Amino acid sequence: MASNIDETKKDEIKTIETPDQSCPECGGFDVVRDKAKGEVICTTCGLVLSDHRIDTGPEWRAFTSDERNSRARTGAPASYALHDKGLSTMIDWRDRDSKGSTFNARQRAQIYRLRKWQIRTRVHSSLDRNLAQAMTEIDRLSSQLGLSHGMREHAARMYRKLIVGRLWRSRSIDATAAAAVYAACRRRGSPRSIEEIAEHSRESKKKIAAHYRMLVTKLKLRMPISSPENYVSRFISDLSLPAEVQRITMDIIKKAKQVRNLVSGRDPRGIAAAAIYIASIMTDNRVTQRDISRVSGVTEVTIRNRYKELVSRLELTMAPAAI
DNA sequence: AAGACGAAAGTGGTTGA
DNA sequence: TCAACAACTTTCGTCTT
Repeated sequence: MASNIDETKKDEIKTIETPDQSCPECGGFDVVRDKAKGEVICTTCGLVLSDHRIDTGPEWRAFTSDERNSRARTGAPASYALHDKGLSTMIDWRDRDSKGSTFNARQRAQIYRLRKWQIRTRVHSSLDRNLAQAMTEIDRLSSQLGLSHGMREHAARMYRKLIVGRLWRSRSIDATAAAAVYAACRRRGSPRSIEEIAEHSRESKKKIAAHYRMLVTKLKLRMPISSPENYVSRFISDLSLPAEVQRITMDIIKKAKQVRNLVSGRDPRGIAAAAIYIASIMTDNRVTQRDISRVSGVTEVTIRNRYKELVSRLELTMAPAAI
């Protein structure tokens, strides 16, 4: 089967894995997992099957808790997304030793003291309290945005670096967590806009943006400028457009980037939206500006402006027959 | 009637003095 | 800190399909 996916896309999916499934849309078997973005994509029709389908659960099944206990070979994996990386030791509350016999009075008193101090030290340093709260927030945001596990870990790692490195004092935990999530998305080339993140956060878009800027400075990150291409596959799939449209959209964006002052300084979502609009007309898969506006989060007016610029500066012919 | 178009006024962020 | 500025939004009337 001839693959419709273009060359640049092929390069991106070097980390291909072939999940054991066919595409429910077109029935094709060219379903690949783009590990970097955590997306599973059908390369025939462009359908994004799922944004977050990494299953970290056990490969076995258990029907009773006894069965579960006997089959589990490890505890939970160490994770940056837990405040103590999931590695803390717990002192059991039962006053029994490993053989199950009860302690004498002296041992009981000792265990009581140990337990007390363990609890006091565990989540009690301000640093740990901060991390505990932040990790919960990062986790909450990520699951609401449908981000992959890798994305959460990435956000968590950046947050941890800020806090542990003492680069970050007395700032909003929620806003910083949101900023870390935003940064993780951008660094992994699967951008969500700040608006999307702010929608699920308690903090305002403005505050998240400010925290994001500080985060970038403090961690001395080199941020890839979010480029229109990164939004295309998501928008195309939200609009249920065929892969053909995606290919042409990418071509248009590629050409547009070579023209001065056409892409830079503009909202990449607007460029992506306009390019999709043009491609949809060229291939006779027309969608309305309103629909594109809805999935892309920019207004129809902006789509119109970008689209007029693109058509005139790139000298595109819009008739469907032209392709 | 829905969609596309465009003018005009308003908004929020960036930049440079 | 403030004004100038570009990009973008909101709103609304008009044209096209």
